[in-house]
Amino acid sequence: MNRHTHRLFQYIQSKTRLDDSAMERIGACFSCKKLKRNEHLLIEGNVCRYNYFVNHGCLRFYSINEQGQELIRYFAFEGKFGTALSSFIEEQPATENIQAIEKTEVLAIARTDFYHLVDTMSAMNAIYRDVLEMAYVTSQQRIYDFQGQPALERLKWLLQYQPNALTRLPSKMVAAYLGVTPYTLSRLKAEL
Amino acid sequence: MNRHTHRLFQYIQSKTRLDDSAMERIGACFSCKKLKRNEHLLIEGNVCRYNYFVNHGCLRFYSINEQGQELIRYFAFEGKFGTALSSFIEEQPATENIQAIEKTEVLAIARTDFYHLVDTMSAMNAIYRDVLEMAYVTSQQRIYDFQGQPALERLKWLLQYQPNALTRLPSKMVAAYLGVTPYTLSRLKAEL
DNA sequence: CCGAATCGTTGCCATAGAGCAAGGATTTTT
DNA sequence: AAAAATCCTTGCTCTATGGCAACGATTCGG
Repeated sequence: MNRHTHRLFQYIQSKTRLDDSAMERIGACFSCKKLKRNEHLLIEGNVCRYNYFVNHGCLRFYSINEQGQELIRYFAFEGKFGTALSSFIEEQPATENIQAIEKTEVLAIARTDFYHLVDTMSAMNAIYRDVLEMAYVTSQQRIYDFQGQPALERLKWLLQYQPNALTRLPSKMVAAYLGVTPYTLSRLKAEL
Repeated sequence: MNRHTHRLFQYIQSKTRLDDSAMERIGACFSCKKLKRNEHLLIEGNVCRYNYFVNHGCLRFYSINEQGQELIRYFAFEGKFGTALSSFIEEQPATENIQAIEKTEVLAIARTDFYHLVDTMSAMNAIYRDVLEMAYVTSQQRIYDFQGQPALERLKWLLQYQPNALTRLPSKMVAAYLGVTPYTLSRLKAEL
């Protein structure tokens, strides 16, 4: 029995209507996992076998480039899904890491269960399609919004679209997300 | 009757197996459209009603920011799909433009037909899912690859992953894709 | 609750890239 | 083929951002 699916069910109900037995069936596929601050869910080189739904807390998805720089592509706050998608899909070693920034609780669903739900429940199929479409659109929009914009503009963008980020996250992570050094970010914040 | 679906069928066969009648049914949904160099398929502010498959030639997907700068997020060469996805999905005015860079031929499928195929043919459902997953992964990878990289590194990245781009496209468009000015790109090419 | 570690800020200097202007090359139009 | 338009290159200058060092503030672990 799993008493942690409240927020997940809410998420699903917001996208579609499902009866209790269907919800039951979905809920049964997820297991709850608690993470301490800074604990890793995935380390580069391992296969990412789960898709995660954040109950509370926050995950960051980051990689380290050849210069040793940490780059963050995505923060998953509560109510969001996240996984190292290419690794999850192809069952290949991941090239990125997933880490809890705060004390975090996630619901995890294994790859097989996930695709089984998507392939057998049309509501889940629709939800997954929707999630992918939105994720892609958001991602392309971020490319437009960041391209050729000076760092101050990117910071304002973040302030507008993810105000959470600036209050809840350590500055160095915001910097790694914006693609500036912590020095520069610090100076820019003074200009706001 | 439509004799322009060769490359599209090839694309579909490479992802799944379908019998002739299914292919027929798919092909019937697409209409062929020829474009002159520089001709627009979509202008910002209009709803993007089609998903496009490029038979030959090349499309660019671009927007213009507040500073009047052109930003390119995607080049669709032959054998690729492309659309202004958020506009296509939600039937809202697009915030980007689609333009043929060379003389180009595309196959267009209307929104209703497209989602009808996706919802009624499981093979098309799987293909669309696959396309979205790949598109998202590629997009996130591009974010990682560009973030905090100097312009010369981004140019090398393009050279490696889309060598077409540098040979077939005018420099100013490569610059708009890389997020540098044409001046800078010109100087960087000298350093290669 | 204290010492150690990490993090954020700021002065200073170094560097990458922007932007203007002008000249040459290439392409398009007539 | 000539004229017009566009595009690419390059010198010069200027600005935004990077990077080091030092210091103060905050957080963490015992």
